[in-house]
Amino acid sequence: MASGTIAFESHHDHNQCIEQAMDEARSLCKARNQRLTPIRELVLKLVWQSHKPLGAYEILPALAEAGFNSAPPTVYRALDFLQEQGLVHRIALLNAFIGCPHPGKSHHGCFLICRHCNTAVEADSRDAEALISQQASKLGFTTEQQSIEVLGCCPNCREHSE
Amino acid sequence: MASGTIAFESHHDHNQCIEQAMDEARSLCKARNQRLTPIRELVLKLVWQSHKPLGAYEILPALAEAGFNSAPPTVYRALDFLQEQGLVHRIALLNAFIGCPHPGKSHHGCFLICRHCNTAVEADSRDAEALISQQASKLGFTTEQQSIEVLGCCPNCREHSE
DNA sequence: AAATGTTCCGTTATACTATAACAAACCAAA
DNA sequence: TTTGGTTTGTTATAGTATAACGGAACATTT
Repeated sequence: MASGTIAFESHHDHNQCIEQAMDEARSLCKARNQRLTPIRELVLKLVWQSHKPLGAYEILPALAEAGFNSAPPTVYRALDFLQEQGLVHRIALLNAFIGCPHPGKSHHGCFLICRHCNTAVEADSRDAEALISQQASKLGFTTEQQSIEVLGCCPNCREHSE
Repeated sequence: MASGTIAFESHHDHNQCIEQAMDEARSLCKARNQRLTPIRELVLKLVWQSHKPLGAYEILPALAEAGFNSAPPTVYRALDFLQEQGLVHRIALLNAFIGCPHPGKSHHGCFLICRHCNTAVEADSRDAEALISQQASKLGFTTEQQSIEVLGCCPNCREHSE
């Protein structure tokens, strides 16, 4: 569950996180022959700049500032693309989007969402997902995609409330 | 995982399901000193009459037919109440609501949602949830609530597509 | 370089989901 | 029967997401 450890550390160098994520995205898209256009790249960067999941409409003003058209379809198209490429995930409980810390690798991630600071962290959930798929198949149900989202209290907020 | 077995059986007596659920709801509310008003009762019945998760706006016309006011707040209030009482669950991936087959008991349920027929079934996920809570606590995260939703193909649809 | 087909973007409109706020009706208990 | 709390009616609006269509940009072939 190593992927989750970084984001709960409040003092890490997040700019480096972002740069690394952007580099990874660029090389992934190149390898797949997919076009990471300026809009898509900007949207990805904006999503990454926030540890908190970002709503689509929170992204629009920044697009406008950067001189792009900023109607909803623009940002939703970019987000759709980024999701298809596994670079961004949608958190259904929040109607919001967050960068994927390990795109490329097949991701079995769940989201740990803090109710107090809204931080969300992706954690590995391979074992739990396997368990669920297995249980589902006993009912004759074939699993194609899982969404595991956990609400609770992150270590930083717990500390500060004590 | 017995709770899941019924709904994937296409030929069960669903009227009986509904009646049982309504009886259970009535006695639960009575025991808790909560008021299962006509509107709330009707909304619960409507949700139960569908094996497919029902959107709030799909419920409104039926409320109107029954002579009630049918503005959105009416149905959302009823759904809020029913959720608080554990009689109904919201499925975040679908923005839709479905009756809980075992209210009262502490529910650790995940939803198996068929992409083809939209049927959704609540299945026990106690073990998976325990696993996730445990993993989360290793990151210092305290779990308060989990949402596990699975997309896939139900046994009926699988059969018909072969 | 021109033609062609495809992908991406701009734009307008609209659908879908959910809540705020306040007044009126209802109910239960003193 | 007054009082206080809960539920409902009503209007308005906030928030989330997509349809549809034309035009621009790009890649590929000729």
